[in-house]
Amino acid sequence: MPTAPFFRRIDVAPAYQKVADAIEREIVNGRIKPGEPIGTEQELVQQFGVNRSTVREGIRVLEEGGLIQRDSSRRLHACLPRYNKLATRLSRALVLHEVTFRELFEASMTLEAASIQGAVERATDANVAELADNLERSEKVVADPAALAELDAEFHVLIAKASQNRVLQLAREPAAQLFFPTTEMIVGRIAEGGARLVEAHRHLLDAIKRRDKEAGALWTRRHLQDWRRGFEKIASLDRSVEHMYMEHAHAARRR
Amino acid sequence: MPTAPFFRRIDVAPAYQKVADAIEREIVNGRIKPGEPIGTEQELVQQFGVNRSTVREGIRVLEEGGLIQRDSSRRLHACLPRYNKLATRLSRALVLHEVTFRELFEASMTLEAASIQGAVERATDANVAELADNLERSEKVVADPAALAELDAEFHVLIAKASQNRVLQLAREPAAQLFFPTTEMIVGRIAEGGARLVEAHRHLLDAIKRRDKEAGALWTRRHLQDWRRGFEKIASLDRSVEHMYMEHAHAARRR
DNA sequence: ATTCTAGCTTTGTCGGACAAATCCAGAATA
DNA sequence: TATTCTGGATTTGTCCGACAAAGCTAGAAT
Repeated sequence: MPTAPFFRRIDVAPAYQKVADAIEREIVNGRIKPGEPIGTEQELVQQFGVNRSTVREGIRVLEEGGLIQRDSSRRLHACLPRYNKLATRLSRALVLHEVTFRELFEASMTLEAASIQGAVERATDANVAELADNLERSEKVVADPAALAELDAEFHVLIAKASQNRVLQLAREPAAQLFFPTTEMIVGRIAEGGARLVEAHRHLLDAIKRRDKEAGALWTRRHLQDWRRGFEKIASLDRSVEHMYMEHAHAARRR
Repeated sequence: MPTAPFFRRIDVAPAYQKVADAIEREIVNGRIKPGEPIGTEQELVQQFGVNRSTVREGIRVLEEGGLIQRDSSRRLHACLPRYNKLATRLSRALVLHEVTFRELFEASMTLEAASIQGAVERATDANVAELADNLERSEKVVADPAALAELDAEFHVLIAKASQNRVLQLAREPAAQLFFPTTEMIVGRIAEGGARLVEAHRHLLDAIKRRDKEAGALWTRRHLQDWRRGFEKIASLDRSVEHMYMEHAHAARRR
């Protein structure tokens, strides 16, 4: 017969985890504001009463989580996690789960449509200017798939930004990171691919300027359908996202 | 006059980062499959030729990134990053960026609608069964806001799962993690809140069974509008997501 | 006032150490 | 023979101390 349960489970989290949690709590609760210094490793050693190796393991956890960063002089600061850094983690997860382009396409269709919708409603003059600038640069490289693909990705990031909805901005990022690298391949394979892409962007910007939801939705659909048609010339939508995209994400993270 | 650039930039990433990158590459490239052991710290020390402290810092990075895990016996294994663990990171980021409930609501509206859409098109019998089970349990706790809120969150996760779209599943999670904790408060404050919630779920499940897109879209809107009305009785939609939600996410992560 | 320099600090890495938990294989037992 | 026990070997989590390289700082030199 088991004894009555006098004791509750005791916390046996390793020390480095407790260090990480403690610092995380201070940051998330706002007691340490983004940008503020965390202190040197030596100080943390003294405050927590653990060894420096232990502190350092805790620091790595927070660093990877994007909550703290080292500045130019390697000192620790709290910081706002950057979306695209986090999104890279997610993209990696999607790759490992071997999601298909069909899933990617469907999700992106929804997310991009919502972004445009938001942009049409709430884009500021500054947003429009950024988009216009991007469009102008795109027009100059219509014939250069690599450059155009990069600008295309940027264009859609700017649209998400113009939606003024950071949740949407974050939600679309992982899919976009996997989605847009294909653009380069596709633009080259479809007749007038570059021109069609730029034209779609032009209409999207125009829709935003005129706050015309209909046009925004229409050209989003067309733009993505173009992608889809192009993609299907290369491969089946049911192909899973390939490992090569990780190379891409990898390279991007280093920058 | 500067000399001709004979040399390219040399890589000065710290050793622990190189260790992490090296292991990550093997996993992402598929040379180490999820579930397979990574080896002991000692083995890694020998393979990389660095100190154990260095290896351990690298391990922390990968652990936090969700790429490796320790099993019950604390041995290291590669693993598929779990969505809700990653999503917790994102939720935390959203909190720190002080996103508003309006952003959360708008994004969720889009994402939940897309999930239902997908579920209506592609839900399997197993999905339907899970949803039916959830509904049944929900009906038993209509009067218990806390229990109902939890089941509501689960219901929507199940719907996303039924959409068979993992990108969508992942994209909706961060917003959902912040969105659904409010349900508990709201259900209590709106007349017949619990009953309305369960009714909406019933109609959603029904729409999925009948593969009726219209009904699915309609009841998603109603369901979320109910949330919105309830929320606005408590606070403005322009309130930023509060720090208290982190407590929630925090507690959940421990489980 | 500006530049230089020599120390002080901090980080990244290393080697070694030890207790606690876990694993494993051979011994003892039913 | 199958199961349980047990003691040693591994492995992890933590600690201590050390050192080179890079960054910072304050006083010296110009």
